[in-house]
Amino acid sequence: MEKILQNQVIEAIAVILSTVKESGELRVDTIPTIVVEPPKRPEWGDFSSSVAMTLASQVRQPPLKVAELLAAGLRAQFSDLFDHVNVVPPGFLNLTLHPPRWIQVLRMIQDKGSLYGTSHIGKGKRILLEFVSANPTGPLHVGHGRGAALGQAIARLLKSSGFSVSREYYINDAGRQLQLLGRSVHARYREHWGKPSSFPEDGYHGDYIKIVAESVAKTHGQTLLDDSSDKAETLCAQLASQMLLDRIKEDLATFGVEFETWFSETSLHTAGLIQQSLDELRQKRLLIEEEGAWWFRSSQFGDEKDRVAQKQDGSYTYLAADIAYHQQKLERGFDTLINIWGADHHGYIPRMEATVQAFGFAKETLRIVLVQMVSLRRGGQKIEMSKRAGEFVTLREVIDEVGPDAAKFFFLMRRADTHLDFDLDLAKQHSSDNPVYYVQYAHARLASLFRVAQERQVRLPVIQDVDQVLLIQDEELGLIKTLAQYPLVIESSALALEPHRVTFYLQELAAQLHAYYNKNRVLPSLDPERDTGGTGENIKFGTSGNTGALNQELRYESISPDLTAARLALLRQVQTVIGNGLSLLGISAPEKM
RNA sequence: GCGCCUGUAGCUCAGUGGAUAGAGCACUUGCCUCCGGAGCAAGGGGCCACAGGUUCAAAUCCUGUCAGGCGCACCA
Repeated sequence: MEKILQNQVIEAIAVILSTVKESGELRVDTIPTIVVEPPKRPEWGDFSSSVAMTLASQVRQPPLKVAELLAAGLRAQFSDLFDHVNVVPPGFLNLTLHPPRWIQVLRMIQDKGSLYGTSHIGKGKRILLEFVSANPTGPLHVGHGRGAALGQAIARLLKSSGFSVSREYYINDAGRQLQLLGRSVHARYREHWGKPSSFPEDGYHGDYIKIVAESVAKTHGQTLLDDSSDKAETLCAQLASQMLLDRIKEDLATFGVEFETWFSETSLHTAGLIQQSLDELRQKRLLIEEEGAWWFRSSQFGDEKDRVAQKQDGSYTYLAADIAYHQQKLERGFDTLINIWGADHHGYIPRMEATVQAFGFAKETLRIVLVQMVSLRRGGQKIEMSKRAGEFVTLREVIDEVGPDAAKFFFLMRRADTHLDFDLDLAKQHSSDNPVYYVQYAHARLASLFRVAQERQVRLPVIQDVDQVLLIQDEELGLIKTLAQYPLVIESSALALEPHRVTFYLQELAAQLHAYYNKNRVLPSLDPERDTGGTGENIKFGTSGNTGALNQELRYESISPDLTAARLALLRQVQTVIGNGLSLLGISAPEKM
């Protein structure tokens, strides 16, 4: 398999490094990781490396001298790869490839198609990705939506990087919150039948509770009025959580987010797994009794204090369930567990890290991605949400308003751990101000181009058949270099669990495409007169009009069949990359808009 | 009080220890006679919160200060 250019450059430097090491020209002990990246300014070359500077202190030579030595080696041994190699203070190695080298990027995209950007760096390692995991006590709100968008994007990123990913939703269907749900629904149920009720003070106030209660009234009539309130409330909790979970599943499905596994907390209880986990910790003396309660000794693993897992009354804390759940995950044979959590849960990180260590796994086995809050804006105004009063904007409402594509894109526009301002008006705007449309439009615009080409009987060539010289002009080369970055962007965002890098990349590529497309014709003109002039000929014409003062100079470029072919072939690869990137984010790449 | 996260252009935010810190929005000035203007070009705008330190090199790492957010339950 052909290697991407940047890695070819790294390898070239590595070869030179080991030659100078063996020849004794440089006294290198350990070869550092060679960092090669596109320089900030294009005039500095195609790639740049700071390796000489990192090496300088080790070999006790001035950086410039080290760089010169490496440059000489690269020029001598890799003249087929590099057009020229420059050394610049304070010790940068600036590398410029022979332009035709870049064409292999286009060939690779053409060959790999939708697989361009995939890799095997994951080596098939198994990852359990747990996300959303909202309690089935209400509909998903926008915050959950952000977690959902993030989770599905991370899952796709990891899969395309060669990891084996299983997506899981942990259902908190046991415990106090559910009890509270039952009591809330039961109270509304009694109200429905005109009976006195005591609505729990910290209960769920949202209107959806009434809807659930009415549905219970419909299916169960007045039968629950006679039961003991305990029994009735438990039944209400069960019915309500089932209904709400169904609703959650529906919302996620319309959002395009799927899970392999829905893991029920109750199943841990009924299978006795919590007891089992705690027993195991007891044996390891990591769970000890004090003041009648059982404490998990998380402080042994860096938590600031120990935590109660089993209360004085014998019941379990939520931590006990989480301990059992995470042990479960570990025992299912995953190499890495990733949890996506709301940022307000950050305080629990140390105790979960303690948990995995208590069961003999490295702390790094667990990776936690924290997601910060989303604040919605309409126009300039912030939309206030009060969780207390049960007034929050649901994910469903946002999807209905702006569509799933825009919602996902907006959720993925920022780093997960920073607050997100989500402008609803902007998200549904059909203009270049809206980044979703901007990127999707780039894809659709190209699709349209190819359609028109086909209508006009212009064939869409493959890279191998077009004139290379026409592909490596400055503007084309700029696009190609951006396309070449794509696999590296995917790799780094997968490893960092940061899909927003892909979002940024796509905006950049789309911008470059629009600029290119705006400036350069691709298809021949329908009016053959226009194509008879010489290349780049300037035609003057007056803007007829009342003022009549202004003369515009417009450049009409004559399009030869070869040029058309080259540009079509290039743009086809641009379209592929935009499509690949969007699909990684779970966003559609439309042919028409 | 302790812990975690965040302070970068007027606003919203990018920026795996590297060169002259970037993008979008907003603002100003322009661009449609042919492939989708749902687009493009140009311009102004910055003690990277502050102060020390590490380094050949700091927006980035360390320490402290200030400001904002969030956590600190035998609640989930």
